[in-house]
Amino acid sequence: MEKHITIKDVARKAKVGIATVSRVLNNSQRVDPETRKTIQAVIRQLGYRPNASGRRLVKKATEMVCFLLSNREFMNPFHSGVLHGVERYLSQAGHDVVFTNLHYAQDTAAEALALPRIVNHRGIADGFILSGTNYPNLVAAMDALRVPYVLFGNNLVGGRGRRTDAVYYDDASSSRQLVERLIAMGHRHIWYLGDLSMPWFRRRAETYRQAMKAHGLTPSEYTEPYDRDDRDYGTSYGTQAVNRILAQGRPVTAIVAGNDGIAYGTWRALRRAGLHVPDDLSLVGFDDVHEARLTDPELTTVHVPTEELGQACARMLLEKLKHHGAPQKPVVIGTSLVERGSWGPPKL
Amino acid sequence: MEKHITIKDVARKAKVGIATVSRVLNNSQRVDPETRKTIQAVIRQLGYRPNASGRRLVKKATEMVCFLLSNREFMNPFHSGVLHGVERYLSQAGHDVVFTNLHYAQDTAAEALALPRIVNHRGIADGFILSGTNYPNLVAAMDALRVPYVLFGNNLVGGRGRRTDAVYYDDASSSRQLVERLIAMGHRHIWYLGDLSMPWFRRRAETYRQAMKAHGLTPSEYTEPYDRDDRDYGTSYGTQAVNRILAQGRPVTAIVAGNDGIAYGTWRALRRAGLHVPDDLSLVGFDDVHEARLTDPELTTVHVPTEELGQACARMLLEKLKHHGAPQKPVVIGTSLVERGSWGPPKL
DNA sequence: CTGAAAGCGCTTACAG
DNA sequence: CTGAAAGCGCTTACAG
Repeated sequence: MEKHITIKDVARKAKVGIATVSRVLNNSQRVDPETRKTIQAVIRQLGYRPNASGRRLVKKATEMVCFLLSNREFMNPFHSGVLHGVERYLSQAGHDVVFTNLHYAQDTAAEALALPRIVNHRGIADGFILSGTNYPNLVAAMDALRVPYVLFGNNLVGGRGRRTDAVYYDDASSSRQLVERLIAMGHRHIWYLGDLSMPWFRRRAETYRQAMKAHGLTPSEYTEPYDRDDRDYGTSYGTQAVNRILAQGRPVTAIVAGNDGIAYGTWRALRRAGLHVPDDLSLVGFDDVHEARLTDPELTTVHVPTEELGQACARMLLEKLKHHGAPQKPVVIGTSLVERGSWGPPKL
Repeated sequence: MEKHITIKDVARKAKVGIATVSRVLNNSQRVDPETRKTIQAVIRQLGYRPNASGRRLVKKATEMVCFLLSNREFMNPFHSGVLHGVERYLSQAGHDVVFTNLHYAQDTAAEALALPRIVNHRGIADGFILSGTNYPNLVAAMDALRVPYVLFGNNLVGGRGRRTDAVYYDDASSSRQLVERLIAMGHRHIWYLGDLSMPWFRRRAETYRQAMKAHGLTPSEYTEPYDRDDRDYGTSYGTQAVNRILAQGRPVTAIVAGNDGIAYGTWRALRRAGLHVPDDLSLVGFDDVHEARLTDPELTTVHVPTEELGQACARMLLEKLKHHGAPQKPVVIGTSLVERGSWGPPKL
């Protein structure tokens, strides 16, 4: 590749000063229409790409935001929805979004974290949206570097209560509704399936327990650790859980799966065992992603408005950036129960 | 947020020149161990983040590569695998990967394309890997700007033959094998399901036709246009196709689905119709993604080594970058037939 | 081993 | 409307 073309080359060829070229590049101030046209032609002809570094050194903002997905092997449908919402909101606001994967151990000291250039260096992205599964050490590292960020609060491990600069969805009320509806239908043997080490599963389990106890019922839980490398979003976990429960011959008329992937695996294992949903067993999931529509009948689940979550994160980040990093009040997004065909009264 | 901390602040506080700070930042040359320690302490204490723009203005490389996914609503499992391979290879080579979504119309003139800053500006990413569904106008625009890129060739619409700077997977031989194995099993009424406007579906359809004709059989195809906004990766397309075929009462003993999503939808529709795979009908997919393992029995399909594809793209791009943008010879990655339970001899 | 200085490619008052 | 010049925050010969 030849020498790179700079603003000087454009200026020389257009017989103007570099300041004028810069002005047409930025549509700033008035430039003689004729001159503008000439310059634009030269830019096109030369295939000139302005060097972002030069510009960013002067203007402090890059108008680029980074969506930082942590500790996820693959983009899953849930975070994919959040990212989509972020992109929608930000592009409409004139910002570009860039997505980066990050893997780190929760027990690495904050100072020892190997962070990518985009967070370690100023001037690449203006701010960050932390998604995926996050731990306090990353948050501490970001704080120490004073990197502006907003996080998706439900996935922060070890956080208690609601913190600033975070967007949450309310999983408690819908989870509770799910269980209470099952109880109201007459179910007594309701199982919960989901690993307790992940905060979202833990909260759902707690809500389940409370609802059960409130009605004088005994909780039954399958909470073996979830395989962190599990690329199938819980499917095999659900299958394994059901097989275990059925093998033990424990009574069960309804299953509350920690997420839709687990529910899918559950449904498949039941079907193989010759059990029909919802005639023999009721089954509900959580998240309302792709998998919820793959079962037959489709899954009753809790719809989490991922796009809205993304939009809220983006809005909050822009607000934070506008106010020089001032802490933003937490935002909570509601969820809703989506009633489909996978539940019904228990078999007598 | 206060004034930003620069290298000067660090130098002042550490009582050294900025050149020395720069040296410890870059581990370059020898620096007195004591001085180094002091400077590192100050850097940490101040929470100093070097400004990437300053550095990039001097050093031409950013060591950041952009994975540009075009015209896809959501990250699908296929491209997610490719991205994963790209990340693996590049991180091991000391580069960071950043992912960007791009949506554009195929009929927009190359010059009129609204490109994100990351491609329009020099100095953000060193090079690009084009994935998703791509059209000639984007390629032309990248060429005009002399942006270094490598593309995932199978998804380039309208490209004929193999071009330089592209990585391909060989779908023809495995597709043919699939059909020929079905024929060898005794199948005569084999259907192909898949939209012809997408190049990968088209190539699979052609291979299918050739194989059928080579054995004196008449091809039967369902090729209604695929809904481009289809977020379910073909599931509903497959369901609809099968329902249509069954409603018409056309003879069918085996179905070759354009991808695993379509195969999943096909399987579901068959199951609902009371037909069992593979006893009543054989079913095969393509891609070997998540969906291939969700059916019961699991799908016989063609494994496309997405990770390898990603790695090959990354390797090629680095090579291209090293040689100042010199065109790289195309690379073709093999695919393999994955025999699982979804096929067998036709019912008599 | 270390510092002063030039220079990377831009933008933006400032002066005209 | 336009250009010369300063300056953004770095890195890297160069000289010591």
